[in-house]
Amino acid sequence: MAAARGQRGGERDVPAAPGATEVTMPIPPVAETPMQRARAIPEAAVARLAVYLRVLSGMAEQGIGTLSSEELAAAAGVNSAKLRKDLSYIGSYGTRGVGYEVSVLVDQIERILGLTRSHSVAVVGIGNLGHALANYGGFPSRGFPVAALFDVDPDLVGVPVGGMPVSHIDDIPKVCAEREISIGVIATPPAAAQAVCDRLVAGGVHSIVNFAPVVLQVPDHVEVRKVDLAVELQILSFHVARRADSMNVNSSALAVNGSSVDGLGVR
Amino acid sequence: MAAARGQRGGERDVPAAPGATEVTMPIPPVAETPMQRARAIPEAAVARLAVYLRVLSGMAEQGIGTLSSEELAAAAGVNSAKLRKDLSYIGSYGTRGVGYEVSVLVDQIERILGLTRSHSVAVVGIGNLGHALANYGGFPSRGFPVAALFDVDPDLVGVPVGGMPVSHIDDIPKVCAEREISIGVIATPPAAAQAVCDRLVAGGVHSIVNFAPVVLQVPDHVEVRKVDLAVELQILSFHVARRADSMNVNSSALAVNGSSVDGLGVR
DNA sequence: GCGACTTTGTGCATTCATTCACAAATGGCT
DNA sequence: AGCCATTTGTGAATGAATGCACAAAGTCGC
Repeated sequence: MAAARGQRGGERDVPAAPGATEVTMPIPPVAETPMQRARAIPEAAVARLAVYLRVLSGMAEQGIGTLSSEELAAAAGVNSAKLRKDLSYIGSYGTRGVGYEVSVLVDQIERILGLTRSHSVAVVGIGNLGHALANYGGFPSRGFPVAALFDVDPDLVGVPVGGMPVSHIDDIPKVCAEREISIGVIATPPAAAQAVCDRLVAGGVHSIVNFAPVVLQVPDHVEVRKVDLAVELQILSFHVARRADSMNVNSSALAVNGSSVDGLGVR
Repeated sequence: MAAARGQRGGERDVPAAPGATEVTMPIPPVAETPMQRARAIPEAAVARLAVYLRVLSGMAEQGIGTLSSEELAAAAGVNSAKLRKDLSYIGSYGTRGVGYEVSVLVDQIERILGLTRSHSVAVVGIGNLGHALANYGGFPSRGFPVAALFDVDPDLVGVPVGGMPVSHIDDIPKVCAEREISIGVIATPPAAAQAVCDRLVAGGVHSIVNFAPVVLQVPDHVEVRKVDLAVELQILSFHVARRADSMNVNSSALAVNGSSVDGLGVR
């Protein structure tokens, strides 16, 4: 999924550290885990909630006040049952026979995703991609202010990019701690990524988005999401190849059941 | 993330060829599909194979000739059982007691992913991100030559970027068809994405990577993979929030029960 | 050629995710 | 008030992905 997606798009593992809040109830009588942190929302659902949120924001701008699960699902490219289940994880905010109120859903999803408070972002590696990210107008929606930029190149240090001066990567730990960076974005060449990652972690960053094509090694309490163009292309390549193969096979009299080889909701 | 898969072939994962292993087929129901190669390989595994491939390439460059599933798994950030299962989908190329030969795995994974032939890529939207993509040295590994660039801006049309002149988006269908583009990369502002997507499809493109924060509507035979920074950030935000919440909640055993307005929990 | 040791490949149990399908609500109409 | 047409919310069924644990298959030393 990636993964997302998911990636799934991206694909993530490592649910989180074990210990901590896990109250392992050996013999749950009849009552379900009562005070336990209410149902964890499935990882896959969280990713989709972010998508619903964007679609809903667009709806709001168009002045749409209410919609049904069917409509929202179509706009988000998922089926309506899945959408309703996803929404049910965050509570029960619909009206039977009517649908959902856009503004209510927006508020609730924002609350669940923790978007009610802002998360400072640091971008490391101010090359082509880094530039693109630094200038990403107000950064994806608001709520994620770019509060630091880093690069190795001494000529870049001090130069403002998108209104923020670039610092040297050696200062990552110090600057991140000072500015309370909560998310680090790695946009460096692969060779530098792990070192940069280590410095971010040293600076107290617990969440990282990695654009560099390398597998980062991080301590358990740090969460990494990778965005990897090469992988995306190769996945597409795989499907192209498979499609071609199955056609050849088909032509050789092996009429496999089902007509089109393609699946459903490609979104 | 999740892209469509459709393949509904002969379920059972028959080892196929060698040693005619006991056919655990108690009931002789529907005819099996003796497909040559296309063994259904799980979507999630495909994504990881691409990662293994990259790690293996690195290994090869370092002169490593052989390694165990344990070693490769560690380098790829997955557990070894999963890695072995993933590899088993593409065949049986390891040697028990020894491990895998790097070059063999590289070849086999490339074959499965369809990397033995090249796939021409078109990048649409030559802004910051588009520039970054167009210059992405030889594009992710080889095998994905950038064969076309597009933008709306008349001032950009004709200008070479990364050695390739930019064409106008109105020419997408024509140019894509001519140059046999097989993968389209959308790096435009969200408002333009759907129109661009439609043109790509009109040009015969069946695979698309979408960097624009919109849900694309495409016909069934087109596969879209989305790369969405905003979603990634929001997923991280969710986990940060949840982490913080679970700490607070523990201290105050507040009823999660209630109607639906429980403060922190989720649900 | 034999036994000790290593590592693969996979059946099975488990967990996570998707989809179905229907009772429970709700608004509108008569 | 009562009925009808809608649409939600969710148990239960189905399907996909993960991880365990172990037999099978191989190497190495003697």
